[in-house]
Amino acid sequence: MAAPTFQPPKGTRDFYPDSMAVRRYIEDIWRRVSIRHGFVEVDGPTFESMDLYRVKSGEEIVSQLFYFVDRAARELALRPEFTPTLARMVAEKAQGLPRPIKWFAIPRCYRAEQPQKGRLREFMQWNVDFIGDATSRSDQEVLMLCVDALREFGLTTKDFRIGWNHRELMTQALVNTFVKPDRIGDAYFILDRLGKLSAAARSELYTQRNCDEEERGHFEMLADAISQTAVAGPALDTLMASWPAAVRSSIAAFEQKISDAGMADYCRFDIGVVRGLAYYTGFVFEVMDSSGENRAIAGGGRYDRLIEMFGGPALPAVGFGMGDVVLEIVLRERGKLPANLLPRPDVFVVNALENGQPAARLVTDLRASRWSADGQRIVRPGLHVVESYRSTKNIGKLLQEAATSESRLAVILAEQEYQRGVLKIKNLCDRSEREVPVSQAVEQVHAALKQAGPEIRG
RNA sequence: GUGGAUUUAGCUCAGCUGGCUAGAGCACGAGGUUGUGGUCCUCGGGGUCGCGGGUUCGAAUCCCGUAAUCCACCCCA
Repeated sequence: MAAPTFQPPKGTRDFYPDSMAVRRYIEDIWRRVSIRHGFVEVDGPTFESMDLYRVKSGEEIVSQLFYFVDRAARELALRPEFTPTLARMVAEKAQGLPRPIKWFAIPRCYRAEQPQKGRLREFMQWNVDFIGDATSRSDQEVLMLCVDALREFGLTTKDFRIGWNHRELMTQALVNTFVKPDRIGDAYFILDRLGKLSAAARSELYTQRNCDEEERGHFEMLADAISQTAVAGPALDTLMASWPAAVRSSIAAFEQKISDAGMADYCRFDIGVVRGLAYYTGFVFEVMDSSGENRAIAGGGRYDRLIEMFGGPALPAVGFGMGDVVLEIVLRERGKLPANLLPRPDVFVVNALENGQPAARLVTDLRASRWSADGQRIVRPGLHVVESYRSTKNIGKLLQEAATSESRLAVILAEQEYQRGVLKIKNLCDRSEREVPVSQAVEQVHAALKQAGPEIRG
């Protein structure tokens, strides 16, 4: 009977060494930048009670979950996002947690959707949440963290743009101009799509949502202020002139905060940023790549009712999520992903001695860290050391292998020198080499590494 | 859930309208060189031609089904 062949399940990825290194690179930057901004890492279960996801989501979204029933008939689902877990965790411990709560997580998430560019069924999603501060200060902080991370990846104003809006202010503006309060949901539905549709498609959308002539006229004006044409700026100015003064000054105030934080070049007020679902209550934002070809790199905003929805106290919150799939595509397209992210060995031990013991001993010594006498700190770090698993003693062949491994140094153990109690340390970048006593090998290797090539391959 | 394209060696692909044991380049391994490198030369391992049916004397090639991938629609937390 022939063995069956297997493929990874639809929409999942295997992480071979190269792609695993890319994933680690991305996660390391997310983690490093989060910590730098004073956030601490959390995580939760990869699956939760189905009911947790029913709290704030519609049927459409629940139908996109990986759903299963355990042997005790409990309904469970793989997490499609981290926010419900986070809200549950905060709600449970809210009384005892120091505030504000600044948490981040890098969970693996699952959605049973049709895979396409930038969207898979299993992905990593960086989640950042700032809970317990109702002011725009936390909005600004969260936005700042997002920008800082994108810059850490090497992205610039040429590569991405952040559009921001404010649900509350936008509602006021719309209601004060033309939208009837009971039509606000429809208005957001339309606003969310205006920027992506042609005039004909917009017209069809208006019909579908039962817009009268007056509404159509207003929405067309909104559409002009969204599309990134020459008229967008003036159109937005004209539009805003009809908004309440309080709304305009609030927008100006936040614009000032963005400017104060040095983010003015990255962010712009954009009435087209609505962020789909209803739970956002104030500030919202979305990171788009400049080409406009990809889906959003990240998105988030304020959801002050969130913790209450999951049974906790009333706690204001703001946060965002960034997935690894779109980010990696953008980094690749922009040439911002280093070609080879695998760790580069410090030393390749070339053993041309018949007796394997000296080389084995050297490898062990180089890999071992040396600790202070009290064992409390590392005096000398252990090195990343590799060697050949081939039987040949041909130094040329072994050096070729050392070069292929992109090691920074080679240490050559060969009969002639070894008889004299020395070995050779070779710098694989400039090809220089020198003899050192075997007894000082470890110290000399550390010294040589200071002048050796870079630690990353690039 | 819907539509289009695709699937041949580890990778990138050839294989015309069906015809002898299925090919190339790169990569990998061994040797040429029992002491100094990414070049070169020789040799070598590797493929149920996505999978399952069907048509045919004969299928990688034609037909049907199915899975996956890519792209788009729906949706997008």
